[in-house]
Amino acid sequence: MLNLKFIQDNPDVVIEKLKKKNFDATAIVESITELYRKKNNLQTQADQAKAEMNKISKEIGILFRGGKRAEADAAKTRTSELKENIKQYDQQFSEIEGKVNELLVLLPNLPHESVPAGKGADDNEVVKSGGEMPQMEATALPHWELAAKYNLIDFELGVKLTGAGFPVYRGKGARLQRALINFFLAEATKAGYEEVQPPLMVNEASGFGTGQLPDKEGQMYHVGIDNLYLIPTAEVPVTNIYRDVILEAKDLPYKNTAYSACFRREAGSYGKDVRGLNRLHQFDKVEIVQVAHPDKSYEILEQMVAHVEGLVQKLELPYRILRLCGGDMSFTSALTYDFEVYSAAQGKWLEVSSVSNFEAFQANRLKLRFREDGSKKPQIAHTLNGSALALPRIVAALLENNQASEGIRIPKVLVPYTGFEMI
RNA sequence: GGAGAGAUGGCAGAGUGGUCGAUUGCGGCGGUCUUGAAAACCGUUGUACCGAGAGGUACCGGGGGUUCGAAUCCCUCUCUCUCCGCCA
Repeated sequence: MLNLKFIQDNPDVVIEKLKKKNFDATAIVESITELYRKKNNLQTQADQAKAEMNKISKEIGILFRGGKRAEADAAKTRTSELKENIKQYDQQFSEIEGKVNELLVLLPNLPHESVPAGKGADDNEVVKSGGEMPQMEATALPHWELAAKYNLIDFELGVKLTGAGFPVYRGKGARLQRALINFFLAEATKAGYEEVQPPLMVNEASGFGTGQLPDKEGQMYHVGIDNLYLIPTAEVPVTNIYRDVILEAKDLPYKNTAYSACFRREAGSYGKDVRGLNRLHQFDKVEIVQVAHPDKSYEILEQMVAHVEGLVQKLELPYRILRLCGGDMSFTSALTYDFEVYSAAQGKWLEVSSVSNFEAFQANRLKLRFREDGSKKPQIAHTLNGSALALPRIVAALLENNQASEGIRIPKVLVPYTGFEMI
């Protein structure tokens, strides 16, 4: 959520910057600025009326205690009109405030200056590539066939138990999952992130805080009987740790990492790139989250990108880093880097991480603030997060890229975690 | 699932209709004292909005009501805790 005062003071900046996200904010911004003015006028009037009312009430109290009942009763007659006015002011005020809030949540975050213009995935900017592209035999198998051949993942069994997109990992497949989770958590811990194990369901307030609600409601599984949502990413519970808190500037940044299962309905995305592990309803992910000082958040974003890059390098996967264009960025992000690894048998780049700076957008919703040393007024902090990493597509690339006639090779760095070198 | 209790400032915990935005203690910050620290003592210490400022308004879980006036009374919702039952 953008800052209301900022919109009021810089309506043109908001409209101009959002063009890069292919979002025409003109009508919304104009409505907001107009309502804002009305709101302030109403507040001034209401406050004045309330001040007078308070004064009279106090006087009546004093009269009563002094035993001057008649004078007190006389004073009461003046209050009924005031009371009616206050009621009307308050009613109009909350009506307008409600409208402003409805409009505010419609505005996406402003993109950072470095965000390239563009409509979609084709316009993303490749900022870096690394790793060696594997040479594949023509007989190379896609991961879903390898998974079946070595009995690593049973997609059909998942369909029986739950439905499409809920695979069952077994044997060395399950061990590989656990090894990756432990490896990613160990690396994050080494990098100074405190590990947390969050709930896998969140309430509405948390969903709103990080921006999933109200606009992406359809992407989350909803447990209606208790009105809870299955988390689409650990970002939601972990970032919400800091909802409604005021931190000390000297304690920034706060760094957390969490492993969690992630649940996504993926409504409307059937039929494309959904084979095997490419797109699932439930998957595992290790997430990193930071709460940062606004002056430091872009520096920290680069550090987080470097951390993720270290992971794909250690896994010996060919990768590239993209700076997302305005049209491909999420609603909440100011700047996003995506990581893709090359899955050789499919001949496809697969997104395995998304690292974003949300600046004050989430923090504003979360009321996540910090106080500068010696300063009285709290200010809004910045939040960032990134996948480090999402498992399924990493597994897909590992299986495909490392296949050989004698089996599938496990990257050296993972062997202490898997306990085996080959599948 | 059954029964009961409760929700007040960073925390603990008073306050049951009127100078209560809220006693007090702890914690935090500033100071006195000290070579330094501790102790002791003194002071200070919520957030948001409106306003150039002076200042004003709102907030005692959420919403509504009674009243000139509500943290305090009434209604309602949510949440938390305790005990019993069930159970990893």
